[in-house]
Amino acid sequence: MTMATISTLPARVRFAPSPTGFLHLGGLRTALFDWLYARHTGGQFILRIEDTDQKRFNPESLDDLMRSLRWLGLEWDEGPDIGGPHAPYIQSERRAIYRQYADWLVEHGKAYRCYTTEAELEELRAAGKPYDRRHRNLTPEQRAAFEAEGRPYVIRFAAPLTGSTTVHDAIRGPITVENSSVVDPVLLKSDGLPTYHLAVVVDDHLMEITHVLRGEEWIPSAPLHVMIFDAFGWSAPVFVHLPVILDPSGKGKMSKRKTVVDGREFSPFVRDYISGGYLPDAMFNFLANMGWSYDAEQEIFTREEAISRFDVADISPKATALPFGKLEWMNGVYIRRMAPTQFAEAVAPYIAADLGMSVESLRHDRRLIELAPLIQERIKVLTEATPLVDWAFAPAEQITYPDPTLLIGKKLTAVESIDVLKASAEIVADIEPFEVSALEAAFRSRAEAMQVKLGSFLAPVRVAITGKPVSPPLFESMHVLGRAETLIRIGNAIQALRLHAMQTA
RNA sequence: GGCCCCAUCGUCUAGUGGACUAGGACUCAGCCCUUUCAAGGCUGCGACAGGGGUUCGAAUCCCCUUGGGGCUACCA
Repeated sequence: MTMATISTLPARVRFAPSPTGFLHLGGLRTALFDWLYARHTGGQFILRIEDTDQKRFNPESLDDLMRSLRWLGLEWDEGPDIGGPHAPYIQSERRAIYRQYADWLVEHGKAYRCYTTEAELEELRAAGKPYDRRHRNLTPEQRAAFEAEGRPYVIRFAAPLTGSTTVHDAIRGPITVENSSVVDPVLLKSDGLPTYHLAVVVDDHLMEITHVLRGEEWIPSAPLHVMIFDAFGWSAPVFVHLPVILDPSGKGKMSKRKTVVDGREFSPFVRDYISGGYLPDAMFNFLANMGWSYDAEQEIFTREEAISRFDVADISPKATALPFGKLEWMNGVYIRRMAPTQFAEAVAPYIAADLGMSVESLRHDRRLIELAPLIQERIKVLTEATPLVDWAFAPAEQITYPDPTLLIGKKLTAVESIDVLKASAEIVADIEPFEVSALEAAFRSRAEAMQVKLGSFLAPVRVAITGKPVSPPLFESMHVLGRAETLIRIGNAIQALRLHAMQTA
């Protein structure tokens, strides 16, 4: 590696999802940018779980999240499972910390206990009004009365009533809002857990986070976070609000359900791409192009190249719709670039699952080893492999010809096609050695002798041995099957075509 | 409604005042190659939302309009 001119200090960047469901592509993109920036600066990538909403907690999601991140190759330096200098990294295990900091704010007049009931708040909402700061300036007597009553309370932030606050966003520049628009948000809920606002500020400070990359839906509350940092007397990290990912069909945020593009369904969840035959390298490359670009003329690049050039300042502020068609294309590019043996290893599980075979036996199966390189440039996702090779794993009886007309070559009659199949059988029976090049030479000269174009000559044979009009290269396919099996299938096809000719005559 | 963000081909993007007759990629169409399907090669279609400024000069800077998006919870 050459010495890059890195003027940036090592950054501490965290990915802080809340475990409420399966990780989606937007979250993965955020994690990727976090990781990229941490690696670019030689800093740390930290995973922190923001589970302060016990109602929305989904126990499956933590595992899904870590699996997804690791699948993409985003290893974290500190996190819930591996610990670190600022453990724990799960917010529900840090509640005492938040309580302590919330109390500190109350003691210093920067926050206050609010006893407003759910019903009172509902009244305000119904009238279309925000919270009216009614308990901001309670007298000691009023407060004592509420306490004596045993009323539950929340702790609200006493936001400045005048002036304005400016947030410096690394990709958008300064964003200023009037302080009066921030109406004393809740910092600590009545269940004793903090809201996002308190937890994020306390943890980002305690964990020495230098750069906060998060979705742009956080822009409106960013000024509040700056105010809270100020109230504690802490300096705020650099804020980088990533553009949202739009739904490709229609508009708005990408939906939580499947979305249909060009008649095909695409899921927003990472897990579906893991099981759907996508390669982590391709997904990595694809996502890296969403809102950031490596180079004006080059969009296929390695992880190392991305790390060397990635900078938060170069991220685009524009919301983007994921071009799923491009994801498929890129996955195909990565599939084609794999070493043949590596590709065979990668497709084996998918084919084995579809065919009900054991992955281990398939991995060492001569048929797969021979077929894999032939289908490598023909599929865009690993799940497309099976229909291209299943015929090789089925016995001849299972290769039926429900539509016998497929056995008729272009510009040929049924009878002529039968002649072609008979000639083919002769070649297959006699050829020595039974190898691809010998087969090809023999078929070519026989086609020429019979004055049939090679394409037309081969079509009936292709359908005869694979049962399909589309297949991997024919001579190789015959070789995979072997002489005997090939002859049986051609024989069966001749029978089927004869029957068809008789019925239509 | 209020506050905030955004605006280049259908989509992802390059572009930070002159190198722009606006470049690349996906998709689509055509041609070539070819044993089917792919892959590959070549060509083509296709954009600076509109209007005002600033400037010798604007896709690039400012303003307005329009359009899109986000937030507006004791959710994150």
